[in-house]
Amino acid sequence: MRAMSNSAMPSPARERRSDTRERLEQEILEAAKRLFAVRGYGGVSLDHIAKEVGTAKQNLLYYFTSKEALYRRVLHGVLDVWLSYMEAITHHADDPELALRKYIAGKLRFSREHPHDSRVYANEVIAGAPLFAQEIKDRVLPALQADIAVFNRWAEQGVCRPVDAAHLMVVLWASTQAYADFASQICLVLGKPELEEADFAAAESLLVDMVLRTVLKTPECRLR
Amino acid sequence: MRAMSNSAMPSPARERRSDTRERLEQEILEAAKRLFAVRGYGGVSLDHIAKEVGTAKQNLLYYFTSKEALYRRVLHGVLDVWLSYMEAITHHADDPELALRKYIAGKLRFSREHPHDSRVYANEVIAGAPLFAQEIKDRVLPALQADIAVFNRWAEQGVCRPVDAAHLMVVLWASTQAYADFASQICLVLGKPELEEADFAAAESLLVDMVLRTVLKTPECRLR
DNA sequence: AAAAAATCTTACCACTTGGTAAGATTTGAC
DNA sequence: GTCAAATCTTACCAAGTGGTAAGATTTTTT
Repeated sequence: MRAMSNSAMPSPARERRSDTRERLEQEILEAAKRLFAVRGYGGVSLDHIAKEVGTAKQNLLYYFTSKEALYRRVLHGVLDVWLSYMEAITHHADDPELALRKYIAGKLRFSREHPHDSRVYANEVIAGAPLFAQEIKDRVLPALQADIAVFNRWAEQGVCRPVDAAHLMVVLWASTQAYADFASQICLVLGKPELEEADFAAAESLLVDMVLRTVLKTPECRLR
Repeated sequence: MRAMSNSAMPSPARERRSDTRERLEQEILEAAKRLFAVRGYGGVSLDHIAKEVGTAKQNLLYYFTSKEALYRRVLHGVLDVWLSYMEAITHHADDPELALRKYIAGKLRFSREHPHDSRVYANEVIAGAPLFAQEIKDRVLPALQADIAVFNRWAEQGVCRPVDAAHLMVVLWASTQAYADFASQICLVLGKPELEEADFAAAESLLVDMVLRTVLKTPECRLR
């Protein structure tokens, strides 16, 4: 019965070291993301992040080789999440209305569920994407161009009105992302302390309405 | 003829001191704006700004009592410009189509002509408007609410479809501002080094199209 | 020309910044 | 238990931070 003391079976109370490491690394990334989202890269110090996590700055530098390396990891994670919400159009390439509805809903859900990610992304783009440009080129652009290609096919086939797909994507991207990035001002306009489910529903309804009226050939059948 | 040497008439070659002061103050504010736009409040030091202007940090602190005071002045100026481009709707309260066309054109012109202002504004809002909230409440909100009131009146009078005016304003605000704040990414999507007049024209055309289709009761008459 | 006011410069200051080096402690494999 | 690896802590460091104090210079007023 010496199996109990055997280290091969981790006790459920105390987690294995590798688990601890991964968890702490995640905690650091989370805290860094929150802070970078609000104050930007230059406005956050390693000390801030370390204190938020409850450890020492030097320990961050044990896990991440430099502030920039940490920031890059945050950006990478943000892009993972961002992309995961963005696949509606190519996944419903046979049904424009459904594709657009799902796309808008997905991007708004991203803003609601991951506002920090959205703001980190926005900060980086506003700064001119000095560290992000290559990754955007490699990962975002193909997805976007696939979406644009689908639009153009729809237009060719006569299913859709011929719209400028690239600029339509910009409008959708900006409008949905605003509900994360610019939440503080939207709250002021709506006169409430924070955005609620109903506000996102109203935004979705309006955006879907606008886009379908613009894109579909016979929107009257579907929209009252 | 002693009037020539009298200080009441400044020689055109050498400007008066008060003029110098005002010009230097403007130069400082401009440089600060450019830098804050790109790197955010925390990412810019007084030394950066001073070197950009060609003077010493201590001289900045002679003109502005602190970094925060300088930043506040920048914000204030940004808001002046922002508001000056935003009066179309209440100025054409009798013609929805014209009002919306002018509004969209004006906000896009702001993005094109004052991208730095737009980015400073965006950075501050993303940060939760810690220094800006009061000024937004005092100066932006009334303007926005006037716009919303005009929309509601249009809807009551049956000139317009009843849209959610607040969210429509968000969409317009976000979409137009994106062409300044997110220019770096839009360029990547469009595959060009920087946005040109034609891109803004395309954006305007699409946005006007979308909004009029959504807002007007009989868009078919006007839009092909 | 002299006095006063405005402007700019030099010299500091205490504090924070990102990062390094090395020792102490904890953990896991045997 | 032993040893090595992984992890965390302490002690630094040079450079940069926002800000102050006081003197030097220039400009304006008288």
